[in-house]
Amino acid sequence: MDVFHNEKALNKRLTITDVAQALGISKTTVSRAISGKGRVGEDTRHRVLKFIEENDYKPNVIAKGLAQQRTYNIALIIPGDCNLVDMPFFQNSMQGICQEASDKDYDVMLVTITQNDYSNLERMISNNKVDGVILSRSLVKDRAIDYLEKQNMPFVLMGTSLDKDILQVDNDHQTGCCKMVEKLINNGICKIGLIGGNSAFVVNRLRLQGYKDAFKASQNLFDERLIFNECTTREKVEKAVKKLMDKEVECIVCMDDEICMSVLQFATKLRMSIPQNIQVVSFYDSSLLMNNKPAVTSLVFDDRQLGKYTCSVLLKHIHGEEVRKKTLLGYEIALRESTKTF
Amino acid sequence: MDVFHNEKALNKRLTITDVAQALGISKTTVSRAISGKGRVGEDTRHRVLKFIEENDYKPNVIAKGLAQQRTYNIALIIPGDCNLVDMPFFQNSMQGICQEASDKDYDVMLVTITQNDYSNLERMISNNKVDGVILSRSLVKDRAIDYLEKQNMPFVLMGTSLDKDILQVDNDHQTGCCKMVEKLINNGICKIGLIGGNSAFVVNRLRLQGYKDAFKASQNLFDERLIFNECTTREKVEKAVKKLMDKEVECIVCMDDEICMSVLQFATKLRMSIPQNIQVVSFYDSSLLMNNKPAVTSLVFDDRQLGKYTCSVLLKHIHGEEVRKKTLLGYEIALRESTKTF
DNA sequence: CTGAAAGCGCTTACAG
DNA sequence: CTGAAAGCGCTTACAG
Repeated sequence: MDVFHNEKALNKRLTITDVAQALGISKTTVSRAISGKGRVGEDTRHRVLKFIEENDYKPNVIAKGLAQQRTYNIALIIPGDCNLVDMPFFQNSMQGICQEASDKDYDVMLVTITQNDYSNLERMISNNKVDGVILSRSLVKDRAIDYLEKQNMPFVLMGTSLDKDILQVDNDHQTGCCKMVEKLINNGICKIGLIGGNSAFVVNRLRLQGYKDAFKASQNLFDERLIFNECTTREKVEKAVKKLMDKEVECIVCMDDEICMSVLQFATKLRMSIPQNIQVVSFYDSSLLMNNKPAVTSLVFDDRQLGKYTCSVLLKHIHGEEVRKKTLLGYEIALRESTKTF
Repeated sequence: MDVFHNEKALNKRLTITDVAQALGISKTTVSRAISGKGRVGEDTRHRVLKFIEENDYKPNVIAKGLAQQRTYNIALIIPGDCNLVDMPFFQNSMQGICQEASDKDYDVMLVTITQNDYSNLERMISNNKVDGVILSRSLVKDRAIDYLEKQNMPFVLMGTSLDKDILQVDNDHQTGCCKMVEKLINNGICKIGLIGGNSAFVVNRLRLQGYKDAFKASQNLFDERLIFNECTTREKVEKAVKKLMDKEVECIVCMDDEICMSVLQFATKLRMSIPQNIQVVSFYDSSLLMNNKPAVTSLVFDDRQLGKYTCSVLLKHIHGEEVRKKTLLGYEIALRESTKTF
């Protein structure tokens, strides 16, 4: 049989003891020179730094962690049951998180959980493997959050929670959606339908609220009958589109890209042209729609930045620095060919 | 300002010393009772096990790792620049990896790299944070692989490498594609076009080879002019579709789902109906196409299983067990409405 | 079958 | 400014 053996590396890595011996000083001094904590003579420090540079010494982070009672790891929790529309978001925010963590010499552990099973999270935490946790996406009622609080584990939510006591960072969906719809109204587009997804997710509630806010702000009354929520399947979306067409809306606003994709495909099938016959807007601009023709007017968020910022908040929190409880990041409105706007 | 302080948990966790003291035995014995290594009296073992169960003692994996010179972490490397089509694959295989790791009490660290920058990988490895690495997806020429070999770091590729010396686990793309095309040919469909993506990825080369194998196996000659590779943009795909239409192919085989989606949308635009006017097949069945009507005939792979198996191979390798150098996992052919097959 | 002791590679009061 | 020593929470020869 074609097999493979794991020959352990023979070239043992340098330890702090090696460095100390080579330089004829104590481990204590080496440690201090490297960490920058405690006094060390200028020239001693330089000798140490030069030596470890030349001999490629890297401190063992595990040992350091054990001595300091930390791990230099954070966990990123992602839902094991997420769907397509979330993926570009996860991909981009993950990049940001990894980058920020890396910059601060932390590493990111991956944990998947589902609504009913967060045993993976429990394992990781009871194994002492992480100093903090980033939760992404959140349900209105989130059991993982309860668990983290009980464990006294530092965590930050990348998203919005109704619970104001939770440390959270999110894109400003509500304001973004509001401003977007206002823009439409200011362009004389008043009959605007909304197709939304699962309202168990906080983000979808915020988007809906933004939509409503816009009408309030412009003294317009919105028509409840133009709102279709819980359109979680293609069939439901198509049904909603049909009804909105019957009501002769000028524009359909889609809460997310997956809904938007379904709307676009259905419109093509119905031979409705965009924006002549019907205008289309998405509340979220992901790569899913990137290549569509005509390009779709939408809100654009910087997910990578969101991840980076969320991670930096968690790290500060872990280090005992003060952080703002809730941070909302900006958005852009991209007017494109799918609407008759200017 | 609304701020948040990190109050360290006051309830210190039990250590092995606490357990030993409580039971009036030595740490050594406790350790042995838990690990199962070394002799311990039956009743002593039971007392220990009962105590830790009742008092919820969990060994500190970090300390254990330090003593044993291991970390109980593995790294999963994912490309920072992957596109939509890869995401369902990553999501599913990641689940499998996390599950298997979890079952064996390992954790998964996330590392993103790009073709030109694997500094995150370097950091993690030189920080001693992992015992092994899973590489996903592979380029024909992969710099990360060279690095891992030089570092003598155990790794396995979830994918196929042209280099036979690399530990690898993959879906059997080549055979799958071959059998799929043979199926078409056996159904009397002979004029079959192929639209493929970036051939810098090994998987795309395998799929092409599978396509060719099928013609060889059935004594048919394939027509090089019906093969369009490097269709990495929607425009290129549409151009290829047009040319294939001109050549009056009966069926278009798409190397991946993203290509397939473009083909389907373009067909809708051209008012070609499927399968009446043109038949369509995909070499990969992801959630991208899940809801399409008509459903698309395609190969289906169990990515979750792939991840699980890959992880188990890595873990065995780390533990010094013998493993097969190359493992190919099965596939299914799903005949659906997009082809006139039976 | 059990334990005292040394060790994994760091950090950090404490003392000088 | 520097060092000896104790400690982080485990494992594992070695000895009995």
